[in-house]
Amino acid sequence: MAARSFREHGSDTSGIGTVMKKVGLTKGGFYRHFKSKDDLFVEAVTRAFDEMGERMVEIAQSAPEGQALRAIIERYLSVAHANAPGAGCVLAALAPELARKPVAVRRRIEATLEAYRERLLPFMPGRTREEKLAKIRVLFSSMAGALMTARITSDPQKREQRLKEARNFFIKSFVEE
Amino acid sequence: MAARSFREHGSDTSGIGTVMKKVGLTKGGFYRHFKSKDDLFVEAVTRAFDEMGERMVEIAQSAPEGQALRAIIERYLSVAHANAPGAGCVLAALAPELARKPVAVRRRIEATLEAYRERLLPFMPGRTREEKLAKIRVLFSSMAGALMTARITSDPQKREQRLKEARNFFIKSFVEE
DNA sequence: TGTACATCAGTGAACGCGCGTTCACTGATGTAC
DNA sequence: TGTACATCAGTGAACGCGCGTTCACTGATGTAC
Repeated sequence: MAARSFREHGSDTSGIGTVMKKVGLTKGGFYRHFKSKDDLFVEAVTRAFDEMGERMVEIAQSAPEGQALRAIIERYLSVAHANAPGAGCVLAALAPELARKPVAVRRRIEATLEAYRERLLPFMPGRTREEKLAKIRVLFSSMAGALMTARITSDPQKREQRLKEARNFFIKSFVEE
Repeated sequence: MAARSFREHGSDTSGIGTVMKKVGLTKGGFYRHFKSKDDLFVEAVTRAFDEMGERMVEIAQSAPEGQALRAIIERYLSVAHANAPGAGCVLAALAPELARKPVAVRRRIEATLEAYRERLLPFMPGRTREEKLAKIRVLFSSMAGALMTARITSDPQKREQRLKEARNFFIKSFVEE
């Protein structure tokens, strides 16, 4: 609930009052559940990464033999994902805001990010664990950039075009290596 | 001035009052110069892209023969750039916020982005103009994602490591093709 | 050269508003005897 | 089974604060004659 609101409007524009109202409560009750707004932020981000990880694993597992990574890339850079930031990747919706958070907050988010990458490990090519992890880091941070930029493009046809360019590039670079 | 503040703190957290104070004026005078905060935002973003474009062209031109693109990538994904968001790439500092702006605002920003890409055209490989443009789009949006993600990483050594991974990947993909 | 007037950048107070956080409280629930 | 008490999620009003925007105003500057 909060996770969706943060991704859609940014964390500074999603007030505690609004979030609590959506849940059906008044804002005074908020501090029974969270220590601060940043605390809620971290929990929301963590939950969103968990859900995203789950969805990605499902997509990979239901793809034809040897097509897992391709399926992940195609889904990540799909028009559907670009048009639904509130239900999509946290990195693509909030990365610069994450970078501006205090170190204590960032560290908790880093841990979440690492858990997320861990889940995707089995679907990456590479000989060693470290090699796979490095590829995940580059692939997912880069795809997030491509997705964000496509979201700026207002014309739907151009947006789809930009996503397609990106899909082609990442599939060529990571799948058909 | 405003451009720096937006990139450092986000546009929602940089108030007109603060920005005007830095310029040495009171906030009341703001509306002699801009129609609204979004108007300032667009102008600041435009200026920041112009400066960034200029710097990139300089780097490319002062690089050894045939090393222009490599020099651009290395500078973009440098530790210095990662540690100075206020003076760096707008895309890497504000992309999700740009995507959330109303269409009218976004369109003006898109025009600025296109002018920026135009300046970098001469340094891209590719046979046709359209081929070069497509490469710029993918390269710069992806690098922005990699840079943003590196900025989340709190440990300086890890951050440098992430940037290095990204530099290697983009140089391999776009320079040594 | 001197005066009258128009322009307009900048001031500072005010507007209504929503923010994150605190706190004394209510009232339903569960536990102890 | 019935009573007394503790717990604690949730309420609603209040706190100080900064926001974007408006507006009547000041006062320096430039232009016209």
